[in-house]
Amino acid sequence: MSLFIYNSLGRAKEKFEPLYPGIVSIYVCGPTVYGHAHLGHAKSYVSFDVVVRWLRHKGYHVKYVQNITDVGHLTDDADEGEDKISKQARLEKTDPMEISQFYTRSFYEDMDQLDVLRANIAPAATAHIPEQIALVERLIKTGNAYVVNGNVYFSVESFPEYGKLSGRTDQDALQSGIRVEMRSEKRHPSDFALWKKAEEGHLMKWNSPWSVGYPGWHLECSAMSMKYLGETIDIHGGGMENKFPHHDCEIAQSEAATGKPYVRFWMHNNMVTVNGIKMGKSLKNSVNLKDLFKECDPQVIRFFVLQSHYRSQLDFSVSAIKASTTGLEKLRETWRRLRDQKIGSAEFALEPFLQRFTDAMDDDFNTPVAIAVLFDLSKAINAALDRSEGMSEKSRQETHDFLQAAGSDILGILNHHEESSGRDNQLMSKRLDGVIEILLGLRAEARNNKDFPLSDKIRDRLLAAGIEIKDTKEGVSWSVKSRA
RNA sequence: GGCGAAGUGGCCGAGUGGUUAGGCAGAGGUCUGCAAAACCUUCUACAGCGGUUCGAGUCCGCUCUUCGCCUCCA
Repeated sequence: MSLFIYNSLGRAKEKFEPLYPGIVSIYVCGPTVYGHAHLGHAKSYVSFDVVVRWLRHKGYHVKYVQNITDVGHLTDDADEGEDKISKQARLEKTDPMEISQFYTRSFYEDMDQLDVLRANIAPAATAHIPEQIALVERLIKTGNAYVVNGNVYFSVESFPEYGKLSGRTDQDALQSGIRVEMRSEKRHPSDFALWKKAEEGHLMKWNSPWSVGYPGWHLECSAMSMKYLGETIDIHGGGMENKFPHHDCEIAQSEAATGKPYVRFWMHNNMVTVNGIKMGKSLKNSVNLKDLFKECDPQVIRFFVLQSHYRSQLDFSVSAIKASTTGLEKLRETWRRLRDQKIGSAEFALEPFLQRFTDAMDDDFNTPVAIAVLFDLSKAINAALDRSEGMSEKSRQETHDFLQAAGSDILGILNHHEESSGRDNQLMSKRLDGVIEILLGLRAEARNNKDFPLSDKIRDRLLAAGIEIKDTKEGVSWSVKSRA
């Protein structure tokens, strides 16, 4: 079966074929680095991480670009207001460069926790000012942009398809009666800034043919996408709230400049809500990832995100996270059990699960269904292992490999954090093994003597220390409990 | 007002015409010294009203409600 992707541009699922066979170019709008990442970032970047992982799994060579916005994103999209980075610098009494560096590092720390793989290229807007200026020059030349008082604006009337992504195509109708339009130097109220002249005291500014100033927010994505991926790319991803105006502006300025389609597949992920209300900075209900990670395992957050579809809203609550924690632990248990199990004789029919998993992922990255398949598989594996015939070595290996591929490599929800590598860790874990063996030996003695209060005490205290003991038919097993 | 999405069982969350989604929680059972884990069985659904159809959470219309964008936001 082939991969189908929901294309926001046609509002339908379309069969995906890359422009150049075997190679996929994908650009995802990155964060504006003026604050710590929140759960919304987690949903977005985990979702696209899985998109990239699945494409790679299918054998494509994926070139993944995700920008860092460190200039030009104003606190108001009507081309007024303050630069977000500058504002934060003012609030923190430091300079913009330190702000963007600090929060970029913070962003990657959190993404690493979530096992979000780094993009191949992570270009910063401030490092691509010449490219952005060149694009503006090109747009002036094609007659799509004009200069007023050192500012450069894109003329939406010069690009009749403006608004085709969001469905806002009648600019005059949109403008009439919304707000009292202040006298503006723009030719049309919907025109957007490509280059802004820096005001007195503005720190982030560069020389340009028009003024000492800075680029408009929408410009960076077009310039960097074209630079690293070409004038037409396969996939452009981002949050739904950026459809308009951000992505419509990108389309306008890119296609006006090149005369070619800018993006073949637009993918938009939905929002995170808290108690049914959108999470937003202004609402002061955003869930900071660093705070969240203190309370729960980042991998649970990843699992929680993937349990809903990327185009659905995801409602955050403590009880939902708790349910995910327990659910994920179930999969981990099977995963561990499969690894430690003694070899039996029965064959296991893996194929149907593999097929269902593939179908789910090929159907617009339906991770909730893919995860449901893993739960069904988990149940089947446990049932098989409970039987006296057990599972043959070949079957055990096959199922193990599949869980490794599906759960670990693709979804990234069954990882190997428990068996952290590194010499020190290995040494420590060897010592831990030894210590626990001693305790288990003492407990076994107690149980032989029917001294159950003592054996239960050992078990309870180990559990309190994060080590869980289970008495199985195969003997006593133990595992390191993840954080709740 | 314009553009768009959605209303599924106690909670989360899939499902675009006909067979059990799945997870969590609940109930009963098997196993166990007891637990834990696992397995088996099981109870709660498709906002409302019409329509199309042999048959509709699933298509159409209307009503109600919620959410997103149009202002910062992944």
